[in-house]
Amino acid sequence: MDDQTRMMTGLTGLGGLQQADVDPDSVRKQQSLGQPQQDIGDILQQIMAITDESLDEAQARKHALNCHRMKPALFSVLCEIKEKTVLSIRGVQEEDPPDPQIMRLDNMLLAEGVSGPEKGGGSAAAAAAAAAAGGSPTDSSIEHSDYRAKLAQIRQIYHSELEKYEQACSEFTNHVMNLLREQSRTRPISPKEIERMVAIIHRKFSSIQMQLKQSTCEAVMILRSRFLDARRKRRNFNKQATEVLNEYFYSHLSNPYPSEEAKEELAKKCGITVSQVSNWFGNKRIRYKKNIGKFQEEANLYAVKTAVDAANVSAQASQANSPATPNSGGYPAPCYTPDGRL
DNA sequence: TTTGATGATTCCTG
DNA sequence: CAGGAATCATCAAA
Repeated sequence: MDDQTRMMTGLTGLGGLQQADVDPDSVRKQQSLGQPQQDIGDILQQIMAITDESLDEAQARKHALNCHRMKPALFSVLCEIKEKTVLSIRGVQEEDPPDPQIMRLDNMLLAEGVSGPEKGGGSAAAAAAAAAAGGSPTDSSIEHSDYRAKLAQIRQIYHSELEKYEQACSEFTNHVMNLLREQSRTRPISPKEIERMVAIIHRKFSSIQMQLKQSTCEAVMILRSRFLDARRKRRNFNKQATEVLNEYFYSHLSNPYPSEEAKEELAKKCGITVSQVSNWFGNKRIRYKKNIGKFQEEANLYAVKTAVDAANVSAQASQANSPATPNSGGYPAPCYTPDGRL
């Protein structure tokens, strides 16, 4: 991992025992605390000399230093100095508020049902999408399951990736903490410093997580737009619905403009939306007007059908009035002979 | 694969 | 904003 190496170098830089950490002030401070200057000077000399030695020698000296009676006191002073200089500068912008971007992504993933409880928002979103797409209940249920399957796929990828990231994050954090603990035996590292380092690592990983969330959101958006684009998945209305619409159209040929109430009624009867009814009538009017001859047969069929229906109704009600096709003006009515020809 | 049918969308007009 | 007209995209039969 590239970040890992970068972080590791940052680590040694941050906590490393450098010249700046061992400035003369700290030495003077030690003096003022009443400890022998010679002792401190010796220790510092030894520490600085370690870098010039071979590994074995360094290990031996490290051990010797670890056992030195002055070590705890010196470490605590050095920690204090570090705390007051290097870390206080770095720590200014460390109290980060929750990132609004990541919150937005989280909310979206939750709303789309990618994150959060297993079968919650996802099906709701799919249902909404299916409703918007229209079509018969059977069709929408097919699309519904299709949508859900795809969403579940995205969800699975998202969670497995997230898990991988979290695992990597905790592994790396552990690794760094162990390293720091190990190093804290030879150089002054306060618990606060370790805490900060962990926070830095977590921030790094959360920025990676944000990328994951972002691309997941994009995938969901693409899926939704595909799903909602009705033109891609046009389904013909079922036979019964077309019949109901045609019946209305031809029996109102003089004025084939259903009112809002009539549209709602038709929509309910056909199991489609009001806007689909509007579309259908828009298409039907224009296509009928463009080529009346082509629709002649259909017109005759429905004219006869409605006439028969009306006759039945009136016969049952014993009322011999109200003609079935009130054609007057508006769209040209078909003229037909009893055998169905013009 | 081709082609007509058809539902949806877009743009324009009154 | 509803409706007309043109067009698109898909379905389904040949």
